[in-house]
Amino acid sequence: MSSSAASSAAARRADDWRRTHTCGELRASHVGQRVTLNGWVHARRDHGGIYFVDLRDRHGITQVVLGAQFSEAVRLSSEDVIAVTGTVVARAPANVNAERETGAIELMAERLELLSKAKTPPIDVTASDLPALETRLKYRYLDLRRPAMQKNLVHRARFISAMRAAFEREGFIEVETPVLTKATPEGARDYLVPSRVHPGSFFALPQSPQIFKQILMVAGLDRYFQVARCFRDEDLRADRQPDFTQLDMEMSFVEEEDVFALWERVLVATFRAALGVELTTPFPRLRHAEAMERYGSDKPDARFGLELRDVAAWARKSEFKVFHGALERGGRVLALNAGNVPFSRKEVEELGAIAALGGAKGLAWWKADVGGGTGPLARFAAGPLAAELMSLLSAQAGDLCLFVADAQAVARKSLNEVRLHLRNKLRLVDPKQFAFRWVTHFPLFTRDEEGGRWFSEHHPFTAPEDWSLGGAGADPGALMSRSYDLVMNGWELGSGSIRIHRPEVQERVFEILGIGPEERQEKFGFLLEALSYGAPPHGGFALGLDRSAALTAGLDNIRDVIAFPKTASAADLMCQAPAPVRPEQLAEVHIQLAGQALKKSAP
RNA sequence: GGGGACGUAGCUCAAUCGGUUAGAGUACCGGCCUGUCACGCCGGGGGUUGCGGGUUCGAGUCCCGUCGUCCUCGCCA
Repeated sequence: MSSSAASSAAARRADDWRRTHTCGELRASHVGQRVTLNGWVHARRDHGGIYFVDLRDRHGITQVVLGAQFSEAVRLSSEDVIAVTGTVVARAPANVNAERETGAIELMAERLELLSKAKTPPIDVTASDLPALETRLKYRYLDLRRPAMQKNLVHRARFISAMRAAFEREGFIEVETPVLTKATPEGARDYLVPSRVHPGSFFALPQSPQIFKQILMVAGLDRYFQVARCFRDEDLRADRQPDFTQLDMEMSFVEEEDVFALWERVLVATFRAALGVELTTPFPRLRHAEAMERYGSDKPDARFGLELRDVAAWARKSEFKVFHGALERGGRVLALNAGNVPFSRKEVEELGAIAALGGAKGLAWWKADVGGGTGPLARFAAGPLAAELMSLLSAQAGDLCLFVADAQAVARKSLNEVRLHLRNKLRLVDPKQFAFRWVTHFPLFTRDEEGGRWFSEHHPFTAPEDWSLGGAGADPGALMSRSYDLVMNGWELGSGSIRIHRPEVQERVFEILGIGPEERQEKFGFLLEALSYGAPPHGGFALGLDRSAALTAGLDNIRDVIAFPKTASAADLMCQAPAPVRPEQLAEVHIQLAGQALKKSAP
């Protein structure tokens, strides 16, 4: 914008307040030019007789110098919006600000116009320390003025833009799918929207465009993608918002390796364009069972070792009753070697509290040594047992080894917590390293805790490894799925699967899930019918863009890459959503409040 | 729904064991200052200690309830 505006500068009226340049672009090469800048008053320095203003816009900060003739300048306050016309001048060498890109020059003001007055802001845009998140969310427009937040949003935009370009190069067609759609029976809670035209009926907001994208494959679109907003009415976390964004895609006539290779090309291109980072492909693949066994997690941080080891065989030989008890109850004895860490007794005991997060009742520790070592486990590691345990855990003398004996799920989860805690405490990882892993071979179904009905581990449209589903009477729990996750540095970045394209297989899966013929017809009749008109084998994937943008920006909370995020109770503090509505509005959509809702609604 | 942490000036925080008129920095307002860039100096205003109740001679501080924020477990196909 600046070049064309500047070139027409000769034609400008003298009182034209509109900018000729941004606040980030003036350099020594502009010295002598008459320019106009628009922006916010970032900081002021009044020296009586001479007055400095740091003028800020998204592009940068330029120092404006106002002479004694600008008596009105002293009434400027932070965050006022002004227009300044003047001449770009070189600073004396002693006055150059090397910290700032525009620091070699300054704008000698000749004309000053106040475009908009600002009240004293509740957020100091210039400060390095942050106000409470509550304040930041309420005055989000001020929070977003902070250069750090603008950097985050620009980063997100570049990341998505690069990814979109990559998909277009790969021949993918961007298709929008409805936001007002139909409730799904499984998975997360749906956000519902009442229908005015159809009394008593409701739309649901999509948890993902899953069914639509499969139908686009049936329709022959071949390669679809979309930057898709998804909605799930579940409780929030630092990495979870109720409305979030995915790069959603689907492709026809493919198997797993085609999807992996495509995404590896897309991610290589995206990281190169948006971050200047060269990723190494192919990303290592990890079976779900192996991930759980080595890391105790299905989304491992593979940037460091400290892997879990099974020490059951050793435990049986030892005299430690706690270990024996766990094994007798069908549990596991798992361990990890933290290495030679200089932990105090107190620090070691703190690890027990970390392990408890995963449900472990205790965390046994042992400072390894062939002579028997030290710690609570030392007296059970006498003689040859010490050397044997050291060998099992690849331990050197002095290494701290940690043990959990419990049910498999508890032992894994607890040691995973310990492992991640050690990562942070010992700074074991490089935040700039991106360790991608494809996690494959998930079970197709899992059972609820009571051992009652089966649930899809991924979703009910996921293809089984064996199209026959093991035949009649087979154990659903033994079936393998063709779903996959992409994990990076301990975060699940996305997931996908090869889908079921045969209606009879889809029917059988619904049957196992306990979705009867009537419900099947009502909820998915259209999908089953679509599959019956010639469906190509297809599969796809969806990448969480909020998480991806946050991780690549080095942030651990996705709110910092979302312009208008919600609080932990799913509220928008700026616009005060959700909010009660007028009774007439409710009547229009055939809704009557009851119970608690009635008490809390507007008067 | 459960657990933990927090809520004091516009903002960030302090306030000993329950005890004088709740302080500081910053921001804001007024004054001074011609080379600052976290400018500096002088002065000033600013408080329902989230809200409600209780204990006490006395509550920012202790107790109960409630609202809000964050993290987390459950939950999130």
